Amino acid sequence: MNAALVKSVSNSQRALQELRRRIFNGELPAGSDHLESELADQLNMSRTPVREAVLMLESQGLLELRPRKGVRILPVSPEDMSEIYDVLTELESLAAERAAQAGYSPEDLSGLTKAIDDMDVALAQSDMEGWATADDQFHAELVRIGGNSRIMAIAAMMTDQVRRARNTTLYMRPKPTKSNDDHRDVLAAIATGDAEGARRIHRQHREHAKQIIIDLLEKHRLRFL
Amino acid sequence: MNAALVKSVSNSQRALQELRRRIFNGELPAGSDHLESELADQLNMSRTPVREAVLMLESQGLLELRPRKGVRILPVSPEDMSEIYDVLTELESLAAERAAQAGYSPEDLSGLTKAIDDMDVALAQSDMEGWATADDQFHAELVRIGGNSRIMAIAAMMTDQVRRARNTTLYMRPKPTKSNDDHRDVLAAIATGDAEGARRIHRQHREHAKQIIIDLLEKHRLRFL
DNA sequence: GCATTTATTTGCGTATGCATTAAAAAATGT
DNA sequence: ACATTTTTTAATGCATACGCAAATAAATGC
Repeated sequence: MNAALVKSVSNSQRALQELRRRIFNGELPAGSDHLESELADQLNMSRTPVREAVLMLESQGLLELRPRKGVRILPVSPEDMSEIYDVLTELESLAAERAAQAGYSPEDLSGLTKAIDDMDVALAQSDMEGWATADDQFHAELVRIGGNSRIMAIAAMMTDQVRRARNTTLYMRPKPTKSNDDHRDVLAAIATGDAEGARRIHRQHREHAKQIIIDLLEKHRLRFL
Repeated sequence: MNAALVKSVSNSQRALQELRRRIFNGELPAGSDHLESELADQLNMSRTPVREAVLMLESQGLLELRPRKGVRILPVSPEDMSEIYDVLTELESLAAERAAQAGYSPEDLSGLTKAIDDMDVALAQSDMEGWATADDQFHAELVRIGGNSRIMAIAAMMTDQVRRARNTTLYMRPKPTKSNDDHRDVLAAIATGDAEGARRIHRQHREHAKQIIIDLLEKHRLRFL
């Protein structure tokens, strides 16, 4: 079987992944409109799988279907950012508390440790994309060991929604050195089984991060991203 | 124009609504499998709109697509209930806090008042369905005045997922007289702007409700609903 | 009999075509 | 010129068709 011709995943899956990619990297900019047939042409497939992908993306809050106007890539306003960070604050704080209650061993927490180390390395090189990736990894891992699959899914969705906005503000802000101190404190609380502390510290961390990014948007008059 | 022939909503919308209805009322029981073509026949339409509806329902956690086995109506286990109530506890508590901070007038809070009254009336008549509807209404309204549209959407989704399980346990438990006392306390805290109190009281209310239903499932050996 | 291969069935993923109807463009009246 | 009606255009929602692959049944070998 010719590997180049292997069709391992369905077209609707490919459409989903590819459209997500194009939304995140700005090839499909916030606020832009696109006809289903146009997207289908670009992705070299028929409208059917594209339509399915687009419906999924709508339910994930990344775009909006406007019949006869095309699909609109949803911009993210400061108000949206505020909503999303509030949701993440609540749910991740619970995850931190539950992780602390779970009595994990240091090996169980190696995912968090690794993410923290990666952030240090990236920060030392001023590699902000790398830092952002490791930061995402920390939060995703925290939520994972929190043990609630629904919180995992919701947090992933919220993170997707702010991804573009987060990336564009990455180089606007001062180096987030404080951030990893917070992460280390959260990890310590989890490792020692301090559930109340893990919750409280992580909440403060998220509330602080929210304030920073909201201020940044305000300062730069960014009404949507 | 003949009213009987008016086709006001799309078939995929009808499919979505009708499938939801059948899932909630047990016509499509938890754990059952159904082919797309079978559902299409039942709903008198082609596979296309049914498939779209089914994809939406999958993303809402009500069913699961298992290629060549049909769509499976997802059962809800006690672990699922626990996850869902945890999410609702966190997000509704924030909504209560925000509602208290918003400085609403008594008229603004009439939706909550109405729901509480409706619950009293229903409870006096032992009308458990009516009580459940009003209880849903209270929680939906609380989240609405909390002012976070994403929390609204998530809470609605979570409520949908536990709807069947909640309904089947409705008549198993003692009359929830305590519940409305909690609601009144939450309302009072919101009305007086006691944000910390609103959050704390509502959290306790939800944690208590979770414990009751989990115990009930345990006691009746209900592994999934 | 039981395991393994081959044949058959059938559900799904996708392409395609078409009716509907909203939007845009053109025509008409004032 | 501007508003209003009529015509045209075209994007969508949906039905339909079909090939592929997975599941099942039948056939073959041991």
